Amino acid sequence: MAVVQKHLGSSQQAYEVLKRRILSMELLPCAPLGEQKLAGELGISRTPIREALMRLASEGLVELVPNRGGMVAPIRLDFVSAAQFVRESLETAIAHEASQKIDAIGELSLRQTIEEQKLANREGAVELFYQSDERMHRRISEIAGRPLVWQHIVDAKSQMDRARRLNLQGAPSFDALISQHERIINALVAKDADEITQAMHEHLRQILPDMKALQESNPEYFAVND
Amino acid sequence: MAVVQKHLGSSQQAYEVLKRRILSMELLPCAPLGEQKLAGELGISRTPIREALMRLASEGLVELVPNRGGMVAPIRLDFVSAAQFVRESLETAIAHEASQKIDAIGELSLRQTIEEQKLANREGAVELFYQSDERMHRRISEIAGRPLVWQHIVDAKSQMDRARRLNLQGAPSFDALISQHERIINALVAKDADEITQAMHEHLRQILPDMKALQESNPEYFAVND
DNA sequence: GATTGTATACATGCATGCAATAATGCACAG
DNA sequence: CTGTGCATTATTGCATGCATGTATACAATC
Repeated sequence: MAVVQKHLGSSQQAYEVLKRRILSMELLPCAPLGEQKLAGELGISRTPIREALMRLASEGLVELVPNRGGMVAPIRLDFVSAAQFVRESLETAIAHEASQKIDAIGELSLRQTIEEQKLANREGAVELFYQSDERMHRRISEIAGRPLVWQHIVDAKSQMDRARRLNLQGAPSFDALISQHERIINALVAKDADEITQAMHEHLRQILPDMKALQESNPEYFAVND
Repeated sequence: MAVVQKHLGSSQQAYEVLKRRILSMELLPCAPLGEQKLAGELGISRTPIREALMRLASEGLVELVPNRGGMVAPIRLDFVSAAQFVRESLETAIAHEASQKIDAIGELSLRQTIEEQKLANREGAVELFYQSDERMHRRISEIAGRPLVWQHIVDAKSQMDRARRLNLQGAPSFDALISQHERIINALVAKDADEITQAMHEHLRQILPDMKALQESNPEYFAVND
């Protein structure tokens, strides 16, 4: 949930730093997270670290074993699959609402993100592409008048994001993604309900087939299947 | 005083107790939540209370003001609306999958929940009805093979649940809800995609119209609209 | 009488101490 | 050489102390 606060406490700061490092794969899955060590690195005491770790554990990004401490949660295929289902369901429903409300200004802002992505693609700027991609999807939620629903998507998405980042690093050509984005925007503008569903489906479901290959190339990041 | 189980941490206990009390409206919206007061009531120290409050705050059930402490989050109409959207989108998508996979055993278990609800209705057992309702929806997720997605629904739903509980207390006749449930189950068994969508729509969207009346009869539980 | 400045009281936010628990290393027996 | 039992060690989980920041009450002033 969107929390606005003026002065950032150490606890909040630790939470944000750790979450960013986990999602960016700077802290790799299964990396140990000792309270003492983290407290030393961040220059604060164990208490705010503990609070941050517990929040991250409730989001599924950290696994805590009682009396044994924590580690960055390994990627679980079944969690990723559930997150994908949530994302596709919500974003498809949002897209249908957005198509009913989109105006010229909304369309322009979406077309602009496409230009950003083409630029990032030409220059091989993975991080910029990633951010613009995110911005486009969020913008659609805003156009639909569902900004709060976007937060739910972000929460669900966090499991997928790490796998996605691995994937993007490997294949630095975003042509396919860009044309999928264009298809989505065109469908929105055309208010073509079936085409919206198909376009979102094609775009968001692409992650799943890559997952198996990803697990084989980086098995150390994945949990054993239960 | 809470009975502390040996193998469960105090922090987890505090979280569960507070969450249950908030969702059941035993702790009313806008009730103050002082750390030491709660620590005294639960017979533990402030640290695990703090951890519980922060987790609940990240779920939107508690509002924390820096240096001022916390209170039970007031019900926000825009949050409820977002939660309703999430729930309807996900449960409808789940229902479509469930209709492809349901077998005689699954149907039987759903019909059984209907019987539970009719019984609870006859006896005016609000709590039992509530639990059986929950069980039926969760069962559909299991039939669809999406038990993990149900967790996302539960998370989103928590905002709605308090309002819903207020509502159920006021109108202790569940005839309409039961017939809606029957319509959903029949649509699942018939594998009628349009009817599934319509039935879920009718059932899950019923909450929204009641919200306005609820806010007028209990304004003290709601946040002022931003 | 209303308003503002100040002092007090109180709650939070973080650091640290202490007990309990699980992992680790080592000795010793088989 | 290997497996088991014990002592050691390191880490978590919780309690508590101290500092910071806010609200409140009261008094002084306009």
